[in-house]
Amino acid sequence: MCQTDRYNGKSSFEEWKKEWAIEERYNFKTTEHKWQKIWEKEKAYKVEIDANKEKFYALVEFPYPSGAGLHVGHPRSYTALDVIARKKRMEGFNVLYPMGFDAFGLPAENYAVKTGIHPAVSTLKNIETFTRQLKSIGLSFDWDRCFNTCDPEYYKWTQWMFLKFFEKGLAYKSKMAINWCPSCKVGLANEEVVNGHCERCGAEVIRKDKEQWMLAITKYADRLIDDLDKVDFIERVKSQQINWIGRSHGAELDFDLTDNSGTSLGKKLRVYTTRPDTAFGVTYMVVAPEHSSVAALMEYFENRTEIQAYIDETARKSDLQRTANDSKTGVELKGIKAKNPYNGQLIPIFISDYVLTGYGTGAIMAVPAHDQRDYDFAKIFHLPIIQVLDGGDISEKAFEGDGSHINSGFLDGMSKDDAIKAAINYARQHGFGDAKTNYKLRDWVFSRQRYWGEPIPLVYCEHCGWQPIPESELPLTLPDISDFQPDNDGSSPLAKATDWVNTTCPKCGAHARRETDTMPNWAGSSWYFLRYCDPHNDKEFASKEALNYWMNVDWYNGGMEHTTLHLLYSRFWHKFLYDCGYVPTPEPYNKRTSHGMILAEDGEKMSKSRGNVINPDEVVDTYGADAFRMYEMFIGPFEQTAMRSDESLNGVYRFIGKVYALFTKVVQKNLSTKDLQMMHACILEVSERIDQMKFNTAVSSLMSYTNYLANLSEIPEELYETLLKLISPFAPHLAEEMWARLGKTTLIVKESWPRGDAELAKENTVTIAVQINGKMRGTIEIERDAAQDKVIAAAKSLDNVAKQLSVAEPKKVIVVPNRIVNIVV
RNA sequence: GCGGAUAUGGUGGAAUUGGUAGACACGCUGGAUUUAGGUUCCAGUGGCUUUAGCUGUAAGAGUUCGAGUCUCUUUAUCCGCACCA
Repeated sequence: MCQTDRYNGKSSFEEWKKEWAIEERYNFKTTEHKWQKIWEKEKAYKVEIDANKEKFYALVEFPYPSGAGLHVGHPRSYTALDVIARKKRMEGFNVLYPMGFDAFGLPAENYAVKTGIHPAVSTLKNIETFTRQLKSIGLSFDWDRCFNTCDPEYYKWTQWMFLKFFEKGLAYKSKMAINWCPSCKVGLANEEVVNGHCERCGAEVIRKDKEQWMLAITKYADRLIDDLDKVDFIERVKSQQINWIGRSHGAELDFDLTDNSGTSLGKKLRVYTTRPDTAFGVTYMVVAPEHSSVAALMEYFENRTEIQAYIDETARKSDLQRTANDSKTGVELKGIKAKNPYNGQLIPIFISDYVLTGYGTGAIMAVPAHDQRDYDFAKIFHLPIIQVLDGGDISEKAFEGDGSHINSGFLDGMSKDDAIKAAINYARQHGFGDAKTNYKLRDWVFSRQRYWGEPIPLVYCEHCGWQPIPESELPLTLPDISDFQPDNDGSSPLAKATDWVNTTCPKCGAHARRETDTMPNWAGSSWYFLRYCDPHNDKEFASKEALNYWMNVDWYNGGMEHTTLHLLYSRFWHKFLYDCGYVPTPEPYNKRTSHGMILAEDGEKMSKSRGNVINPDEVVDTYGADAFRMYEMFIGPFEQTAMRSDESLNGVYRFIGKVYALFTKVVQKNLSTKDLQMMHACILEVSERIDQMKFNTAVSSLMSYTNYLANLSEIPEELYETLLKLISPFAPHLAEEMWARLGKTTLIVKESWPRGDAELAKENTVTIAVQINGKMRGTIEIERDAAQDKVIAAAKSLDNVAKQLSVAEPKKVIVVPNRIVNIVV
């Protein structure tokens, strides 16, 4: 290491000493800047595969480099895993802690539409800002592994993987009603629609029929649920994913269609139900207005005009209007009936928009006695309500609880589970149905009508259909265009680049057109953690060796908002690669945690429109990176929402100044028993609390320990060294500086983590609380692990206790060693 | 409605997992240093009350020698999903 860097430009330690002898306060600005430069020069955080060392892969979600710069939310997550990464590094692990940029996306494109500045230009500029900001916080990323997803060297592999999906038939084009944002002029995945509004711009989402590329994530639905057992994800992430996938077990049953007299039309209506056991309570059926059999059966209906009017009305409604509807509407399909296959009863059929076309079969059997929605509908249309489960009172509302079956023929007397089995068996034996599992999860809409995304590497040939471009032609780079405005008709801006669009078919050589839709911004982030393992590889997305060594991600932290988006998508993507044999493990992340949001001081969400956004640069500038880092960790429990406050920022700022000031009292001196005890207790506490992500209490341990040191007239060097090591994950600049001032020539970030000794951490004397009937009456000081009768004797000799015992006989004495004596009288 | 969480001083939050509630910090009060403000340092700080005591962890009940912690009931707040049959 170049010594003049360490010594603030001075040639020797002695020279430098003169400089800091006159400083009273900690100059965080020059100090932090100095060490950031030294770390960078020394490549202090660079990692390579090392078969002799155990690896640890810590990952945080890489940011989208928006024009606004780093948000205060980012550092909370990044610092947390930085603390963990730094500690693991000091514990001897080979730590991979990488950072990159998720650089494709709508904001850059919208900005381009507004200003004419090419997304590639603004994105690179933003990446520069982000990089500078991230470095200013002193995060220990291995910057040599940094990449961004809009780099052709990267998206070459995103395209390559898409071709694999295509090859295996998991990428398919389908014309379907998709979520369309009229403001962004782009199709959205279900996961991107929030309460009927576009997740990004807030405009109301409408339905639009479009040809879209889809990825068959539903094929992985079961494994995406079941494999959650193999990983250590926090509960709310697991349950949210399970909820989103929405697996339900039930049955599909066919109901014969008849005319009014009961003569079969030779057609069937299939329903999905989770409760086939309630079939004897079915009093009518409902099909979604868009259901294909409604149009197909039109000739049989007596009230066609009325039916058509309802269908048209439904089509005009957005999803939001449809679900906002409190009271149920619908129209009976007059002229036909359905025959209940369980009891032969003829029942009416309705269309109603409370039945969704996209779930199950788009048709239901209604059991108004035991389903509130059916009950509401039945009341409005004066339909019979037949109770088939014993219990409850159905005069006011549906009974949705459990009860044994009544009015149910062969199911009478059975419990729920038995009756479901029996009902399905009956359907199977009589050939009108079978068990069926359904999911709320839909396939992933993978096309976007945008410019700033990965081009989909397929061409359409009149003769050969959709053809993949040869792998040798990857990456298929984005053409340079100047008009980024999407069309109202829903075609991508890329359609205007006619030179690029027109090409030849790789199979037959005839004229062909390229796909002009691009991939969604979730594409690049679906596998980026694999690329970090081997980011400069131009032969493969990552070598087998690198993947075998580094994967899995040991600890992944990120926002809850990505639970049903990025996290689900990337697990799916990874499983697909696993099935193809490209990655060694079926799940990418061993452990997933999630940080709480940071709210503004008024408890509101921080947002540009509210004008309460805080720029991390300002905080770093006023308080320094270390104070900012420690503040982010001290603000509250990591997984909970926290409120920003300048006061507590002041608190940690003072703390850092205190640690700095202690330096003048450091001397060469042996440790007292008390010193040893305090030191080891602190080591144990901080170590344990970092591992458990209890960063706020880890910091308070450091503060308590520092207070102990502050009360000593002379501080033995070992105590101070230990403090520096323990504080280094939180405040690496300060730790590095003081380490150097102790005359050390190594980097503290490469030092080893102190080992705590639980025996030494124990105090020699303990304070034991003395209670009478569970009420505190005083405390006694006694040596640790003292004999029971000695403790009891000491307790009884307390004035307060003796007074009470003079009037009452002790019935029982409970002694908890080193903790409490409770005398029951 | 379903799923997940949370509830402790003026504030953010601790509590070795059933054993001295309020660690650590912020704020506040008083004092010292300072020309003053800020900084820094010392003391105090849950409530009520006369030293001694009583009371206190959203509300109510229960288990226990002992409950912030366990069980049941209720309430409030936050987050996610939501006509998913």
